[in-house]
Amino acid sequence: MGKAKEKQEEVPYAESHLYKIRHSAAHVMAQAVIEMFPNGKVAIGPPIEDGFYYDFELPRALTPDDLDKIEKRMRKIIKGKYAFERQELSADKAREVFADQPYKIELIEGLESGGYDEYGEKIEEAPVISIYKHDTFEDLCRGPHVENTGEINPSAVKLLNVAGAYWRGDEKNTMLQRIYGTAWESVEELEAYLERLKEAQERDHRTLGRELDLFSFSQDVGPGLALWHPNGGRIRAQIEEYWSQRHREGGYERVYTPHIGKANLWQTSGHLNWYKDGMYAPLTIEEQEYYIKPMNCPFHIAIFKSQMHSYRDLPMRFAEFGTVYRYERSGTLHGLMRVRGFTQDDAHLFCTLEQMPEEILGVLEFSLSILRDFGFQEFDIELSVRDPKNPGKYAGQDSDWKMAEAALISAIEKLGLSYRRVEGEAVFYGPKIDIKVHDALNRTWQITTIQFDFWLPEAFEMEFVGQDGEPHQPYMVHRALLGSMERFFGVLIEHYKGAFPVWLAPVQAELIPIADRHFDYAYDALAKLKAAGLRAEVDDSGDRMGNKIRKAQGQKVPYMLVIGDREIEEGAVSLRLRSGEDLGATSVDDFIAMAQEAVKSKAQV
RNA sequence: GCCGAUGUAGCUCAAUUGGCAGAGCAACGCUCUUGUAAAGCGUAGGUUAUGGGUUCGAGUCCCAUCAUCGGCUCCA
Repeated sequence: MGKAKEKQEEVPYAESHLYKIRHSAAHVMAQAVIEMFPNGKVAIGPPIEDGFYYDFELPRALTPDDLDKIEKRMRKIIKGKYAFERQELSADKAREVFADQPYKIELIEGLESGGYDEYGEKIEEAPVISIYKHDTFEDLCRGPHVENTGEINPSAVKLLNVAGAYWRGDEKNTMLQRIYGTAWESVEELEAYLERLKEAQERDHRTLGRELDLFSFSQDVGPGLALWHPNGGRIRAQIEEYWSQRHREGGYERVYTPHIGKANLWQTSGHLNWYKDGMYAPLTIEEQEYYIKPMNCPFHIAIFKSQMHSYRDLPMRFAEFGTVYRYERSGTLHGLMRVRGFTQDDAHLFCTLEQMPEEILGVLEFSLSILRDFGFQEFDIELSVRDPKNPGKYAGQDSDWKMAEAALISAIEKLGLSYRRVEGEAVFYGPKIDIKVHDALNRTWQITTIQFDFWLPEAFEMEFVGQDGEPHQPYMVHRALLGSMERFFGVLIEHYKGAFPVWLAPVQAELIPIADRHFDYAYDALAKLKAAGLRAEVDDSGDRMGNKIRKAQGQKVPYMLVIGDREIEEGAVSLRLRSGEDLGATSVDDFIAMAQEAVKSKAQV
């Protein structure tokens, strides 16, 4: 993976040969589709990470059978070695060529007048309009392409699935049919990619969640509302315990707040103005309206405001596992990754302007340190700032924004990290840093968010008394470190493929007596393990040893302790790891020491 | 929410053109007392997601609803 990255840095993907192959494969696919549906309309078809797609408007829905046919036809076209011919032409001429292709006409208008590209993004100056033609298919396209279709490896192309996609990604527009495909230089690369997809599927937290009995959803309870089972609960309790300890050490105070609050609170906070779509309908209690909380901040602010504060009290750091409920559209729910009720490991920092840089540095360092303990080593850091073209849509003073951005950058740089600056991605109330982690398959997941807030301190008229005896407004930072417990758990499951490190494993050791006469010894050993703080159980089912091992392997238990006549005679247990390694006889005490060390060091196994 | 697909036992899946809902695993019971990834035999388990409709007859065809899956949009 590291190598691939280096290679990418040498030649940017958009200029690589593979990019051209995929772009060309998209054209070939479009030709095959249009041959099948001569009146079909084509939209756009770019290369993407690992493949390509093309969007169509067709008279009927495509079936998997259609994909097979299209794929077969593509191979024939490829073998025809048709040259890709580029031609530049005027907008008027282009309109003639694509007279019966409304989406292309719209693209041409964009290119000509406003200077918008096919993704609807503004481009500086109106570009030259070009078309690429191969065999019978011609497409409005800036290229580049391979010389001829023969450069595409027909055995390294595969169509994957059909999906709906809005024209230009806007839900007000027509829904088109998108065909996703993948293309590589060699069959081996294609197979490796398909293997990667399979690997991702095997790690799917929804499947593992059922197999390991971690969590479920119930039709009776409702969609997007997760039920944590005892095994998932054990892991979560472990995470929360560790988190609590780190936060105590890190100078956070633990707070607890209710799940609902009066309408007025949400009016003041601004949520009813700009977050109403994400909130559930109000409850009426004694003629007062209450809302279920979509965020915890107003409550933490209420705690802050419950008394006068001196500058000497600052910084103050309030942390809470705050359970929030947000309306998510039904089609967006996805296992634990996207739910309607979730618990944020939320915290709010209140401080003076002078304290701000140190607070930011502290919270960033703190976050990375905790994420590393969960086995994440690589991070993408994104700095989201204002859209310079649209300064009107943000709260706060210009100077605040500059100060905040400088504080964020300085913290990132002090830690020697690289980051990506994203304009226009800031929340309206302030800039933010997001941390994405890379998992075991090198996929990235948004986890941590650290957000400045210039709005709430003002909206709630927060104050502290400064050294000068005058009231001042504190600065405020929101931060969710693990993000949501649900999503974080989902990511952990996929990262570890369900094989949690010893400190998190729901069952750390499975005691496996070979025959009934070994049960009592096993129960004695179990008592010792439990007394030592380990999570263990005895498999006293009627199964044979082989099946007991198989079951424990399936549950991904890190240690299996086999007990038979020999072990009892030696006062030992026979230690098997879930890797399959047989470490042989070990005394119970030695095993306890070893397991405790693995827990303490959070050993990644 | 939108486009498309799917929904049969706890799980994985069968069931010919519309013609008696079935298997493996899991569960439970009995026998065996076992040496590093599946012992044998037996028992039980279902209003085929839900509600309507067509039909002599519906798991199968039609309509609606719900949920899930692949995407789009949105996001912790």
